[in-house]
Amino acid sequence: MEKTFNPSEIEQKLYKSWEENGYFSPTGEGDGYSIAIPPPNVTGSLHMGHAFQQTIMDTLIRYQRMQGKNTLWQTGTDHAGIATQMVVERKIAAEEEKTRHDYGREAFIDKVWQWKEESGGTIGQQMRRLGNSIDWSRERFTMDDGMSEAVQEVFVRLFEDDLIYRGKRLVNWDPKFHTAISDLEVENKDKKGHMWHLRYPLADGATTAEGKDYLVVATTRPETMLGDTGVAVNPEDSRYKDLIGKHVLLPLVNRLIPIVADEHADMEKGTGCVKITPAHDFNDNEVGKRHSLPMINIFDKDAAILAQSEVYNTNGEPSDDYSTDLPAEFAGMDRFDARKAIVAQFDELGLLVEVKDHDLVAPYGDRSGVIIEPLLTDQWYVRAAPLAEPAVAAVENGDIEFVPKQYENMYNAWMRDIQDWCISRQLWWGHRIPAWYDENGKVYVGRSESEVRANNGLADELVLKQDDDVLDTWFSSALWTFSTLGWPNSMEDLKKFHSTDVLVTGFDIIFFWVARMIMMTMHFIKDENGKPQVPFKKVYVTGLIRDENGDKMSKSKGNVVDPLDMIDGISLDNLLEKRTGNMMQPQLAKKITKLTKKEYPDGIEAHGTDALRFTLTSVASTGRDISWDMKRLDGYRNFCNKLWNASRYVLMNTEDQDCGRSGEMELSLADRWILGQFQQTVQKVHEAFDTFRFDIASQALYEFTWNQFCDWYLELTKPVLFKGNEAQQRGTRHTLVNVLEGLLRLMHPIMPFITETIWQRVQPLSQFEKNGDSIMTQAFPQFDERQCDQAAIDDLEWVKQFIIAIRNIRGEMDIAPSKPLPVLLKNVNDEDKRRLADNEQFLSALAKLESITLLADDEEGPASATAVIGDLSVLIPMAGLIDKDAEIARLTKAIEKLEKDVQKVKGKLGNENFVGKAPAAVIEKEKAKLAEAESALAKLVEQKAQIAAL
RNA sequence: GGACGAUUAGCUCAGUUGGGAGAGCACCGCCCUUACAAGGCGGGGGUCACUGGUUCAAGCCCAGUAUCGUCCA
Repeated sequence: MEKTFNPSEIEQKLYKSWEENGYFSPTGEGDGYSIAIPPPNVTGSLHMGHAFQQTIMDTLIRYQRMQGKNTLWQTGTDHAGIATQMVVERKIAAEEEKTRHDYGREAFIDKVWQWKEESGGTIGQQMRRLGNSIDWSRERFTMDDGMSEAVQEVFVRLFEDDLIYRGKRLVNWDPKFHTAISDLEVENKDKKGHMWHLRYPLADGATTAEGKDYLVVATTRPETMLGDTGVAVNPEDSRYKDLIGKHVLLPLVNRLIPIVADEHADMEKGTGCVKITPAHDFNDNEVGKRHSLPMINIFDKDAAILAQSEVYNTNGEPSDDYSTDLPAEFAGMDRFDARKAIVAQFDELGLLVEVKDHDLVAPYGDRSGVIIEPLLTDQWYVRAAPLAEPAVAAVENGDIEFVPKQYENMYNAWMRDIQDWCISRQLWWGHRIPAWYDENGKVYVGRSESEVRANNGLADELVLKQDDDVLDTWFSSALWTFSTLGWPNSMEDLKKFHSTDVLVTGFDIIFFWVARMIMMTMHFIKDENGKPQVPFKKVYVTGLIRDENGDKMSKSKGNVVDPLDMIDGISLDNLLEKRTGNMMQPQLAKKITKLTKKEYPDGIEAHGTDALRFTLTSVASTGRDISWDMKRLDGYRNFCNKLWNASRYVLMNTEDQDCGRSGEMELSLADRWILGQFQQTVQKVHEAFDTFRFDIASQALYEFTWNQFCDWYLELTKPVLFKGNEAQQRGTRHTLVNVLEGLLRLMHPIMPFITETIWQRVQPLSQFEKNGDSIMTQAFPQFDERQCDQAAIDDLEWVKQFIIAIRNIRGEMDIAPSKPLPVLLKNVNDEDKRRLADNEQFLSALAKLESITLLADDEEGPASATAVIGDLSVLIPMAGLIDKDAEIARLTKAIEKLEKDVQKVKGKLGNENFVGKAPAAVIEKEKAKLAEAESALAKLVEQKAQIAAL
């Protein structure tokens, strides 16, 4: 073996052989255990969140596979409507200077498919680098034929069940992408803006209580006044009470609009008068409905002012309540230019009262980055409330369990006042809505045009036109767990692997995806008793990985770290190129360059996949945010190297030697001890995996490997291997090999590559029979209480304390580790004597002792540095080695510490209340503590006096 | 404004029916000891945000305050 672990040499080769050998596919034996991956966006590339969640999924899958389960990790990608369409549009713009309209719908979709074939596999290749044991043969894409069929089937059935409807409603319109988006895709951001106070003249000579012939409305969006159809005042507001039912004459358009009484108008805010624009504001829309105000749409699809407005009644039907005329000078103006122009006109007319600075919250499209415009359009909706009911119940009754539990609150809160889900998108790339219209606009829904014709008795010559819109990508993602398993055509896999066992995901998509999956799955998938099936039994919600400053990683901030760069390493230059090349906002490049140079002056070193995975599991605690810490990754790379070298040591001492497969074998105290420690680690890891505490599992593995196995056990094997007899050596070799072999299996789910590599060489030396040629297919270690030898643990604990005591004196007194020391012992009881006799070799070797001498009880002994272990005093003669003052200082420090302890415990035991009310066990513990501290204290005090007297 | 979460060592974080404050990294000292300098051995370092309460006992339970964060309006 090489002296240093080199991950790049082993990883890709191993993965390839695993995949080729079909180890990732279900074995067909054992109980089913399945996980459906949250399908990454097909345009996406691997980011830290993926790496994090997928490492956890793979750890679970590998663990369960080794436990004998019939495991399936189902993967795939989603078609990401807007994102993919955008990618291809940019591509044809850059390469051919064409728009999608130059291509036309069908040709453009072909182009997208072509792109998908060429580039859609990127993330899959990246996922392989993580070591994910995914059954690639079952990889799915949400636009696949089978999945499209599922989508269509679901749409039709929901429509038939009256759970899908079409309506003209206010939606979040993205003026850049020309599509509706769901409220979840809207990001509300704080923004500095203005509040304009505008004067609206009262009609018919009416006046306010103060005798004014106008009202002043306050608005943050003056340009929408062109669509005003009312002014609201609070019904309790004495200033305006008498005006309710009267009218104002809307400036610029000379529209007569009513003054209505509505709670929405806040007396405390602004002037107390609010303009009502039902077609361009969600709140106003509600007000409009309450008072039957018409809706006037003034924007086109770019959110520019129309030449002629569109007037609808409250039900969304065209209406002639008002003229459609708008002032010609604004026609075609963008909304923000129109704002300036309209405010200027108000100013000119003397109707602008004042402009105030105002903090407001503006809605932005999370992909386009532009301000979302509420717009009246025809859209398809899923009626969410009836679907939500069983979905809420499933979580309530425990059929679905969130881990950590607190996320159930988040889920419930959202489900309680769930809004209908707008599922239509004005895009080309996606599942076309299976609805057809006749010439009168009557809508027919069906699986195909011919089915529609047949079901509705429509003549062949009747012209039908399919809806142009496609479905929200999340609509197909919501069917993920069952559509990937063959629904609606094949039920075989569904029976084996559905419900899936656990969903691993971030809390940020609980609403987008988790909730919707639960609703859809429970509506469509029933078990043999007709009981709705849940998509997954558990939802393990991970935290979000942030950068080292706690900021969310994002491309525009330039703080994204590619997991592959942590695995392979990257130079500063390449990292800069990656972060600043091909940017949406090139003006940020300078800032990002500076930040990157500061954070990674030498780029990023290679760490290997196992180190990355171990880091990820070790930060997977219950918190909501995880600040990424490159130092931790370094630490776990070192850990890999440590494991590598420990294995080297084991192999150097066992390969080509008798490791106890035959012949007499004697186990040392250290052997018996490490076997017990290993069993306890096995138990901890099981428990941690079963409760999704991957941090605890990692911690247990790290602690055992480094602090027990390497620091103590390997050192303790040296005296045996160098000086022991045949049987002893055989026993120790046997233990070395078998503990390491078990440890590798125990670690394998988290660190697949390094464990496989070492295991291939260690396994043949072990006592166990192989099950197949890979560590992947071996049995996971099971806790075996028979190997826990408490006496061995106690004895070795004593040995450790003895050695540490000597090392401590050595360290504090600056005595070279190479200098052998004579040791004198006082107050040696029978147990100490036994332990000494049994372990003299260990003590001498690890503490580097020259001699061990027992003093008689009445023997004074020379001036010495002292340590205390229970009743035993360990003395190292100072002569020529130890400075008097230094030893006095050391003792003083130790004495002070003990005195503090004694004081504290005495106080407790002196408290009647404590003695009277605390459990007996606690009191006993305190008493023992006191006795021990007092005894040690007395010995050290005596020792100090003796030295001081010299 | 509402809801939730966080606040523990210089940094990043654990801390499970309330019972001796922990880890990794960083820091200080010694050491190329035949697995490993990506290492070994030893060491220092915390008013557990603050205030009050419950309790024999509070990092942990309760109430409030402050700061930060996320989501919603």
